[in-house]
Amino acid sequence: MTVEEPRVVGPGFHAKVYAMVRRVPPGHVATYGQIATLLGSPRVARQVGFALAGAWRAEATNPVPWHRIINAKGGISTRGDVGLGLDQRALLEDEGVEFKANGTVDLSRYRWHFPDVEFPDDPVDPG
DNA sequence: CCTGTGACCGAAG
DNA sequence: TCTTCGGCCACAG
Repeated sequence: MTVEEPRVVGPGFHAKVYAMVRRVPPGHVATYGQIATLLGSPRVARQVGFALAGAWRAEATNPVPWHRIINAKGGISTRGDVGLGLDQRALLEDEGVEFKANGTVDLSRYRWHFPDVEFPDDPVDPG
């Protein structure tokens, strides 16, 4: 029997992504696929990227550290907007994240692991 | 209601 | 190493 897995995405999906991204502390990074996996399915990585692309819209009400999200190769993907990429790199370096000569981040060193995989309705206040 | 836009991942050859 | 392909939906106007 094939067990159809429920779609992880749905109304408010962006909000979940933002909430997850906000949990990444300074000096650490996470990948699109990682966020997607934590949200329930590694296949929605693209959806995460889409959501993140519009993160600036949410920044109006809640700052989203979108710059801490990079691709699976440890590189920065800004899909054409190079200026944004440079900005992202600058922001990460400012937090202490070092970039290798090839412009990528050592994920084995900076990748952040989430303490849990649940999504509390109430925002977690660090500290 | 319909359309356009959008920052990925992993596997295979 | 490179290319190709399947997966996949919210949001704004």
